[in-house]
Amino acid sequence: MFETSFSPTHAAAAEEACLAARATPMAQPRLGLPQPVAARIEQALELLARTISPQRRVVHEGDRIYRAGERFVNLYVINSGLIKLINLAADGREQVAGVKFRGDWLGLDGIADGEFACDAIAMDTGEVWVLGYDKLLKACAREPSLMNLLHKAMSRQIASSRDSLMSICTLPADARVADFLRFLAESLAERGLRTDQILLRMTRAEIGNYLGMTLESVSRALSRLARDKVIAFAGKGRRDVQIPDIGALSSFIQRCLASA
Amino acid sequence: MFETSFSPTHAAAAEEACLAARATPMAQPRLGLPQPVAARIEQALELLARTISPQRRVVHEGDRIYRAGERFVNLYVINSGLIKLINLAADGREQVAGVKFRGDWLGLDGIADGEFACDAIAMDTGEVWVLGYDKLLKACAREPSLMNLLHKAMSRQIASSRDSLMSICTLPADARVADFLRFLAESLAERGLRTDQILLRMTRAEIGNYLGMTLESVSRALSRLARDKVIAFAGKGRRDVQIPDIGALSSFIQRCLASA
DNA sequence: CGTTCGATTGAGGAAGATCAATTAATGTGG
DNA sequence: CCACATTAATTGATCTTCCTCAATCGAACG
Repeated sequence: MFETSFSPTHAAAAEEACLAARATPMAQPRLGLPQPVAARIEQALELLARTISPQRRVVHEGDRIYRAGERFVNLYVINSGLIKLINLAADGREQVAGVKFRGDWLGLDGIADGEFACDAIAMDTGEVWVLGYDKLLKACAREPSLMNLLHKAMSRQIASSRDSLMSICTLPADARVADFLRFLAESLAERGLRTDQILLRMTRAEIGNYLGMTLESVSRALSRLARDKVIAFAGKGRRDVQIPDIGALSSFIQRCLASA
Repeated sequence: MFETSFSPTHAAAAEEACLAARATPMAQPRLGLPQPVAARIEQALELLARTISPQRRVVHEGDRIYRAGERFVNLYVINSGLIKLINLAADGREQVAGVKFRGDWLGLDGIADGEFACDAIAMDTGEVWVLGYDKLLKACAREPSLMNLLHKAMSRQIASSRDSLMSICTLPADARVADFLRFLAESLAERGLRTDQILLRMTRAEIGNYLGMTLESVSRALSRLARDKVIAFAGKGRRDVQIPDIGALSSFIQRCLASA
């Protein structure tokens, strides 16, 4: 139970773990839910741009948007790219605590204590919008819909981290990996990106760390998923994953639960 | 960089798993941190009482403050008693997702989608304050410190659920149980309650569900903790736990990590 | 072209789950 | 208040899952 695994909070992990081909903007609704979520994200970004014209910051793979312990001044909203959160314990343990996508907020954990609780690291080239917290609050006072946006973002993070916890606590290893892929694919679909082929931007070790298992267990789970034709590997490396049918991932998870 | 470790979230688990003897109000600082946290909680409740004189609702063991799927209208703040949160998955899996204490907010997960994502159940007789969300927002507009309170409450939940995830993902079973007790004792200490003897208000099955292990594993972990004199059982049942030294729990956890 | 890093796969072992039996505590009805 | 039923907890014996260790392979990089 302790490995270099990475366990996904589906909502959060999906959003960040994988980076779909950034090309392929907004085709058709592919899942069933993409439309409303996509619209929500677009409206949110549009509102932010209009009401507080935030500073834009381009980030590259490996850049730290902020670090644990750093003084909290700004919140961040992802416009593009994938960001992972790394949580540090006092005794040195560290864990990937989430993956974030376009439209997600970063740094909300810093409000309480005035300093950030984890590192936020770009997995990709992308752009984050920098929102001074004070300035944001002033804007919220003028524009209630902005306040509503902020509250919903926080609320969503609270709810989705509970879902992650439940996946990790109640699913066997294979199902956790499948659920992680499902989360990833769903997050991408919600943002109008293609989900039939996605590029994992995390190593097996990171995925395992996130999911509470070893890298070997992640590898074996992926091999089994491929053997069962639930996923397929594209390209040469084993980082391009094809997911012909997201529903098949859910079936796989249920099969794992049933056989236990 | 990432290892296969998984660590439990101390903060969240402690808040709910155990119930200290409610008698023994506010003696002395016992840990080192209680004072500031206790003061923060008192000030928060005082501010709420003064600015929006919330409706007060007495709850008894087993009462549901709200249920998953119910329409979100109110937020709740615990004045006394212990509340557990139960998360439900679509396929029927359920999990204890948290334990909440005096000063904690409930229902924040409902803001995003307009309905609650889990059940909140009293483990104890207690009192919750009911805050109409709309009314609260209006009061926040008049009183910025109230808004600050709300934001910090949400932020704290985000940060502490990450810590919980880490505990569960990076600690072996025995250490998870120890960490849970530590969380519990610390939460009680922060609220000025005695921590040398606490009454668990959850069954072994509930604790195990919360920590991602079986009830037998919880039982064995507690037995080992007692054999190592880190805890002791008082009274007849095995639900009264004495914790002479909270530091010994941390040492125990480190010992578990070292031996692996 | 060799080095390095990530991934895969196998073999063996350990942590924890499962199954099962026993004991203790709580509650019920007589 | 006592038999009885019920639920919770403990403990042991086994079995499964997953971790650990190790070897191999492929890709990427200098």
